[in-house]
Amino acid sequence: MTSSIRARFAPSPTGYIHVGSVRTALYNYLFAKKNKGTYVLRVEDTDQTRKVDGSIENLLDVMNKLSLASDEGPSAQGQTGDFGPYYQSERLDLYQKYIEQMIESKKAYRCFCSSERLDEMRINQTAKGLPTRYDRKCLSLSIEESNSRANESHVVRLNVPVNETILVDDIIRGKIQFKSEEIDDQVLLKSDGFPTYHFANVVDDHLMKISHVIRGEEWLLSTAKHVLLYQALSWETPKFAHLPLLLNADKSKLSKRQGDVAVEDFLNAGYLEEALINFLALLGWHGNTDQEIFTLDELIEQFSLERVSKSGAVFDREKLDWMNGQYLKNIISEERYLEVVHKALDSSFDHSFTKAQLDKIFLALRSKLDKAKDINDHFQVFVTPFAEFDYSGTDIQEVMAIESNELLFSLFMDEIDDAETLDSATFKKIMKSIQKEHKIKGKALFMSSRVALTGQMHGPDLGILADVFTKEELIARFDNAKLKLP
RNA sequence: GCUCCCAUCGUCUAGUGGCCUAGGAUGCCGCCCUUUCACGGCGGACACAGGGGUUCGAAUCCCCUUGGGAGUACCA
Repeated sequence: MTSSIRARFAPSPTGYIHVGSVRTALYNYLFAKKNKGTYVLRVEDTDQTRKVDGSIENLLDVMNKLSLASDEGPSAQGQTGDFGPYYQSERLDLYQKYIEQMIESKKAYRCFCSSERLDEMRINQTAKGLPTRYDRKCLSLSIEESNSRANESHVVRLNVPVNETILVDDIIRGKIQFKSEEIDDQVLLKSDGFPTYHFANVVDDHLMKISHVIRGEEWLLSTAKHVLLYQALSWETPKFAHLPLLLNADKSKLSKRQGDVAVEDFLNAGYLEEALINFLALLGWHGNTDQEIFTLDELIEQFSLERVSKSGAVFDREKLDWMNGQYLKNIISEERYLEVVHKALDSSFDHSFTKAQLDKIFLALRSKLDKAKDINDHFQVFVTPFAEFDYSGTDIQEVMAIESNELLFSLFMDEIDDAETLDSATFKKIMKSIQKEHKIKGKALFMSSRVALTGQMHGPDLGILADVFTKEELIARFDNAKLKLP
């Protein structure tokens, strides 16, 4: 942390954490780390009505899990950093101070209009096809009147200058111009004494010496207001970078209605933190090679805002699954894999396997999983009693109709019974010998035994069954299959 | 409606005037491996929204059209 680069992630504590927020946090984090700067976390809790208890704890917890802990701001150990407090609700006096300064310099003014009047005004404007904007009624109030009514309920609005062009210079999008006529006199201070996002955000970014504001594209339009605010307070504007939106499959802004959007949901569904990060990093950013699998350190190393794309990115769950699968089966260690899968196994399964047996089963199933929770589908075959096997499927019927089955199953039963110990190696040996001595081979050997033992056409290598089931159980299964023969 | 942003395979994207008969990944299809499935390997189909310019030359620059998105609160 030696450079003056300071980026921030500024969520509001309204409950769950949207994956889009995580992407924004990630880019801020990567940018700060890449430039040896500081990554700040600030809580934008200026809307008292939307506050949800426990959101901050949850946020901190999730960010920690994702390895995106901040350098400054709230943490499990309290607030750290020299620019606190990092909760906007604890900075009210600061906002008050600058609001007064702005009223005094006429850059802002008190507005006493009722919300009823405002609503009515808007309805009329919409009816006439006009843009909905405040009509500036209270701007004409004299200083004296405004001051004398200061204890009445009111808001404070930005006095947008007339006939000016506001220039927003965005790192990702270039220069964007706005005419001041098109900008509404934004409320800066609400009647409950809390600042709006726009005001608090500008004051804090300045006071916290934020050098780069990296946030979602939904803020691009209001950036004009922010620039006006910086000018009104004679502050230098930070650099802006507006990130492309994360989209639903239908290209609308990624929302809850069309599937999970909370990181917690993905984590609970058995997605790995590093896979999620990797996937999110690639939604809107691309390095200058074809590399697709990145560690966090590699992302830091290669990240740059210049390589962030402009257009929105559809959150493609199929590719997420693929990427998570890459991590699950090829990238993470065996220990980590086992740990994750054990945790994902549904506790409602009724089984008596030992930890070591479960480990074996999970390892045998590893190549089949895209996410940890998938284990529950594949584990089913290990807990379904043979009495419940369903041989009615056409494919299975076909296999069951193979002539050599009766002999095959009897041979298996005898051989297994004769075996001293039973494990995958002996099971394989038994198969080999049957193949050799009785010329039962191919489908007639492998598929028949598979169907007899699992009631399924597909599944893991059969050897694993010999590893985790008793001789009696396997014999019983062959016996059962024999009875079900057509 | 108004303002602003965006536009390469279904999706994520490479491409910054000649290297592009447009590359990678995912998904889909096929083959191989495997006497199952999966993994893995190999191969295939699939895109520069349209129209005008500029230029010797345009996916790349400009304009228009079309399409998509976002914002338009005393929410962030």
